Amino acid sequence: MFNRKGYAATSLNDLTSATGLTKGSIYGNFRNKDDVALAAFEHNVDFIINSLRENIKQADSYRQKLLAYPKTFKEISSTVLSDGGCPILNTAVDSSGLHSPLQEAVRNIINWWKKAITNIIEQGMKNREFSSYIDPNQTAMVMICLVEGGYAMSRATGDTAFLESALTEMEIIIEAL
Amino acid sequence: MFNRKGYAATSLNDLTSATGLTKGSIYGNFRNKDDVALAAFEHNVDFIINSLRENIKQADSYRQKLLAYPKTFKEISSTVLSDGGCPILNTAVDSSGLHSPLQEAVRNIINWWKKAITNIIEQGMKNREFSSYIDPNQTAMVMICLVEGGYAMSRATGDTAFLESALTEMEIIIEAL
Amino acid sequence: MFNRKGYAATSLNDLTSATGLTKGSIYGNFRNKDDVALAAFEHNVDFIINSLRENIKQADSYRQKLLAYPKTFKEISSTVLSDGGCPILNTAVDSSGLHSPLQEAVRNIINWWKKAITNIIEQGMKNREFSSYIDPNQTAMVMICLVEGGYAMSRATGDTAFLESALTEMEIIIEAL
Amino acid sequence: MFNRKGYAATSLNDLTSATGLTKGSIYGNFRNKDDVALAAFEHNVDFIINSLRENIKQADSYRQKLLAYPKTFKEISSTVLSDGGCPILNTAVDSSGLHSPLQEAVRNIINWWKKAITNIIEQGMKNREFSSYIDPNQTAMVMICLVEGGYAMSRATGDTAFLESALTEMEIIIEAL
DNA sequence: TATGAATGAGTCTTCATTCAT
DNA sequence: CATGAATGAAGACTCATTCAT
Repeated sequence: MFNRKGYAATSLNDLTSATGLTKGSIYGNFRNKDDVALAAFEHNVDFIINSLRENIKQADSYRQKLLAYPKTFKEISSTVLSDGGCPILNTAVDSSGLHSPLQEAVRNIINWWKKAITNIIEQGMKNREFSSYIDPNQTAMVMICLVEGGYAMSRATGDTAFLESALTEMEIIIEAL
Repeated sequence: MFNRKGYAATSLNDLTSATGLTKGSIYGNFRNKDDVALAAFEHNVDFIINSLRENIKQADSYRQKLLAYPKTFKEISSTVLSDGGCPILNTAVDSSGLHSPLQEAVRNIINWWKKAITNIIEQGMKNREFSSYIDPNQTAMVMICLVEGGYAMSRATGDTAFLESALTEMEIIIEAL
Repeated sequence: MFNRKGYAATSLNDLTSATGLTKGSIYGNFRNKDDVALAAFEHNVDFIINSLRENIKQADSYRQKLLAYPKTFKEISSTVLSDGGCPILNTAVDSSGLHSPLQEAVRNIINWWKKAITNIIEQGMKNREFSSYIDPNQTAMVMICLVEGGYAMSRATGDTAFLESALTEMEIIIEAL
Repeated sequence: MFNRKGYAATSLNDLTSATGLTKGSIYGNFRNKDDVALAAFEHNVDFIINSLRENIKQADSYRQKLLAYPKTFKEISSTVLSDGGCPILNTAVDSSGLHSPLQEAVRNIINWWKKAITNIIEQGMKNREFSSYIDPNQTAMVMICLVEGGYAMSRATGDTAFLESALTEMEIIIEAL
């Protein structure tokens, strides 16, 4: 609900009628709407992270680990798009400029994600799998921008080609490392 | 206001106190909140389009025309970021799934933009300035995803490096065409 | 407009778009909405009174003068019903309990009308055209209640039979005087 | 409130200050103003119907059953008039031309009422209590027009004589059946 | 712990009326 | 005289949150 409509546009009534819960029971388990949104965000992010983790685990080289990213995003794209788009992107836009715990959570996820990709690249460089002329940090940021930009544009236009093109570009970049 | 806080989170009171106008005068000039948001969106998009147009006009090759994109986005990045981020991205996320005129406008802008880039690339190919092995449509989409992803991530994290990396990647892609 | 929708439900915008006049020009000619409603009421009542007067004038006996009432109301019924119903009845209900000049005007019309009928009956009695056992005042009131009740019920149900039955009863009563 | 001032002229603030309820609690129990007005109308009509039913029950002939009508309306007239007049008449005028559920309810009540009177007359005719030259439907409509016209005119003028005359006429008609 | 009616501040929108042009 | 943009109070309705049961 939050992912589809955004924080402000999602009312407690939306939540009760979507979940079948009563207002009382929601407020018995969460301090306020903010906390519910935070939990929803974390739940949504967990789905993506778990999908990624599984594919990364199965990779047997650092290049394969990086390729797990576009692979995963292709696999989950239709699910994610029909559930309102990428929760990281959505929440980033929705909460930006608010100084809420939600924004803090988004910031943390993005930085953690960037770090995760950077680490893989650095290890791949140490291992001589990748060229030594690369800037790992910058490459990580480009990869993230491509996915998120792809989700945003595909969600907005209803045309999955944006995301597909972005993910293909991502693969090209990874192959060229 | 709409760009900073989003449609639902922006109240008429926000608008009156930000503009000094009265509610009555707003409703004398716009049919409803939707119409105000639409006008604001178009105003914001015009700023970007005009900035782009000026740089494109001065370009004397198709490659230079394409390079006008990252050039422009670098020039206006600090203004755009401090004004709430890219209005196209923000409004895309904010209005997605709403079937509002706003969503329609966003969709139109994105498709028009994609077409504009595609056209430049196609003309550059005809002119033998670019390789003939390129998919102009796909390249256009990658460029758009990079900018928008960059704006989203930089706005969310407060770290302009995301946008800068995305724009640098864009330049690399254009140089390699 | 006032007759169809009632005073409170008729807005100045309704009036401007129905008449093509501007708000300014309405307020240049009337002090306020009340005054417009009053003028509209008087205009509507004039139509009924003029219709009545013409038929009464042509009558050559007091019984014929009385019969001019049901005759007239039958003639104008379809016009009146499609224009929102009897303005006297409508305004009476709409303004009752308001202490407005409008209510005063309604009260005056009804009493003047009662008097007019009473006078005819009294003259008919003096003239030995009617029985001397009649209460002219009471008969006048019954006649008025029948018409107005008829208009109200026919307008509400969309069934003209109510008004027709009431007017037929009125004729029976007059014939029996 | 609705009966006294009419639907459009009665504001939610009128209702809150008259009842002591808050807006929130009204909207917790009714979907919208329409629904409140409908409930109020039904409540008001119930009072009249219950008053009628009691008197009709005690009648031991069909003529007595019919006479229960003017009897009841005389009994409740001062209450009804000081509460804003007959709710059926008021709501009929107020809602006519609106296509609201309220208008539908009024229409139903009037037709149901006409049917109820018609039935009594028809049974009285079968039972040889009434003449066989009567048109039951038409008589029912005349009776209804008389009461409602009476209430309208008495309420508008502040003169109960209108209603009294109408009810007396009703009795004369019933006695003559 | 769960309920759901109640709260009252807040939402968007329309109102009758005014006044500089 | 006519205009129509501006006013700000009031309109109906929804909100996140609370609390007695």
